[in-house]
Amino acid sequence: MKRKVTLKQIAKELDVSISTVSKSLRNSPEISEDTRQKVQAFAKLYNYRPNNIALSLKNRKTKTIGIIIPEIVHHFFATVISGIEHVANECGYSVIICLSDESFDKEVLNMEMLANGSIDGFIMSLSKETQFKADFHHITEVINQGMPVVMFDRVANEILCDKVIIDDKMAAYEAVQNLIDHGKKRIALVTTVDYVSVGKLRTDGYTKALLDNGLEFDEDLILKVEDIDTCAEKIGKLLQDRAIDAAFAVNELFAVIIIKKAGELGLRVPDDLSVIAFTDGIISQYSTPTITTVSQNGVKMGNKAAKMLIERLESDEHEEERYRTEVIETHLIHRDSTK
Amino acid sequence: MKRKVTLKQIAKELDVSISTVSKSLRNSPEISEDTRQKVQAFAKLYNYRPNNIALSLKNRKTKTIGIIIPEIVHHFFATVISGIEHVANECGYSVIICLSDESFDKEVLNMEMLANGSIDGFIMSLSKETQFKADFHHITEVINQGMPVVMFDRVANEILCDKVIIDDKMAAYEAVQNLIDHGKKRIALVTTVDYVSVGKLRTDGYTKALLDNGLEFDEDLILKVEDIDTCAEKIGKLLQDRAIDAAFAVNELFAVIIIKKAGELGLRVPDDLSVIAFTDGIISQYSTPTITTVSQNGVKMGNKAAKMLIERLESDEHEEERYRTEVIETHLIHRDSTK
DNA sequence: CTGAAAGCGCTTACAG
DNA sequence: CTGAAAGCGCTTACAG
Repeated sequence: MKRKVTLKQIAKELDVSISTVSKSLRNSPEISEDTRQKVQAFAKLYNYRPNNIALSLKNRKTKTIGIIIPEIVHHFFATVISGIEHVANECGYSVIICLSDESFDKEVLNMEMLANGSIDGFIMSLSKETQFKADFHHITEVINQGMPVVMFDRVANEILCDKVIIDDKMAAYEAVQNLIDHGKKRIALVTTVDYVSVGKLRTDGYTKALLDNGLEFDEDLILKVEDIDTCAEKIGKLLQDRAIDAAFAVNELFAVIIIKKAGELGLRVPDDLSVIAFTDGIISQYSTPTITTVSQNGVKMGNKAAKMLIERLESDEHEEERYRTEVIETHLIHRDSTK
Repeated sequence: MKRKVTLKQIAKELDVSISTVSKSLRNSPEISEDTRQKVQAFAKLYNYRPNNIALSLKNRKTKTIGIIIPEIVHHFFATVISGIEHVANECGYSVIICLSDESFDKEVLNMEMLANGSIDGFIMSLSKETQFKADFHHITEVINQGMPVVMFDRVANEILCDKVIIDDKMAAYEAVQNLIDHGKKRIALVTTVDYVSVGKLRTDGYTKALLDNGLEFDEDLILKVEDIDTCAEKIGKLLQDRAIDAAFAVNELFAVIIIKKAGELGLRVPDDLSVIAFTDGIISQYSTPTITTVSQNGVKMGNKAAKMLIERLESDEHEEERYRTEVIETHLIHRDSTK
């Protein structure tokens, strides 16, 4: 077992000072060609690599990005991470990931843990509980300490920082408009509870589309799912009671459950019932029928978020503090659940 | 903007030495009740937190685990990470994730990057390319430097380290045996190329099950998929030409494609064709029909891997160097793609 | 051209 | 009871 070699050891071995070794390895012109060669050869032989932690302490930057998301076993979030990771890696950054599990406390704990020097900046999406409590002190605190934060998807307007989002309301509007254009009149909405920011926005888009088209807005056609485990039953009731001809779901899981329930009730998709879902994921592509979705390009969101963060990290600290909100475009991907 | 406060600043402010501040905060009995109180109050007021990087350098341990996996947009891997993260967090560790993108070079680069002090140990699963090249020098090197490594799922026998796997061969055997028990005689296998360790093992299990049951082993019933994008066509041909009554797929993606293709060819699942897949993921649960799978509990694998790593990190370094291979149990989850 | 010193932020054995 | 010193592994302004 040959432990990693340090500058100190090389210096001792070569009988020069640590400074000389350090400078040689960094190709400082201060050092004679001769010593430089000697040191470099030795370092290579012993496979010397500078210790990241020491560098981080010295430079006061870690070259790592902290990511805090609600969960990782979730196609959209996995996709965003993948997008972040690629840009980060290209720029020489590592990525450290913490999961809040939709819990406020875990989110706070994780942020505090990472904020104590472990990372240079955050990329995050709020937990449900945080959105519910609307308590963002942990985030503003970090920002106040001068650590940049980029929020994506589930963001909060109250927080002043860079953001990457899609236009949830508009995208929902367009999806519903598409259903209306195809002659649908009774369009159900299966959404989340209102405190989830993106759920609320999508609900707004749905409502606006109905109103703009002079369609009746019927509260009874809206199902706000609180608990994913028991939603199948409620969706079944919705389909049964309400004589609907289309359904718009704010995520693909709701959509596939709608389709399953429709099947059980003898409704054919898309003939009797058209279905459009938000968030293009693996389920939409492989369910039967495949599901028409609003693409929400997680990779792009991740890329953008990483770029924004790194830009801020590498710009001259105190330049203009103007925060940007980047809107990633979406579009409808037509598949077999609509005609 | 109030920057993070350091011991030095507190010391200056309170006009005591840095040592005294440090000891006070750690409740050292060396320090008088009085100063201790004063320092602690002040620290609390300024919300002092020790700098992780400085601690890491001092303690020569980072309390973070490096994870290297082929990709993250993949239900199984996401699941494992989730399992690792939870145990890690409970034990006060963070988790830093790098993706190899199935590339040998990226895997090597990422390992080198993390091995230079950023982490205390690795949890990893090999990239396809690494398995193909069978070049593991980057891993043995890290191990030789005294950094513990735990491999999971795609492991290599050549590497001496802790491992977490399932019994791929046995699980495949049981799945195929189940098909045979239900009277299936011509069972197709859709698998990966042989260099993917788990693909090979599952293929072995399939083969053994056939032979043990005195069934004909027909090479033509085996499809080794190289490229996921073009496999649909080949699967179609397999279904068409071979008059098969069951199919065993080494992952759920292959399985759902089989089912889709079967549908196009007018074959009913499970009546005309039974399908079993490896790896229980989101697709299996929501495809139509739902898919019978071999559960491969990623969360459990992650938990176990994290526990093994942390145990090794926290045990007295040079205790017996006996490496363990932990086998996570699997079982068949019966759904609608089999009778 | 080389090296001693200071410093990044912390801890701890030791001296006083 | 308090503080100076050494050290974790590195870099760099400065002296020689």
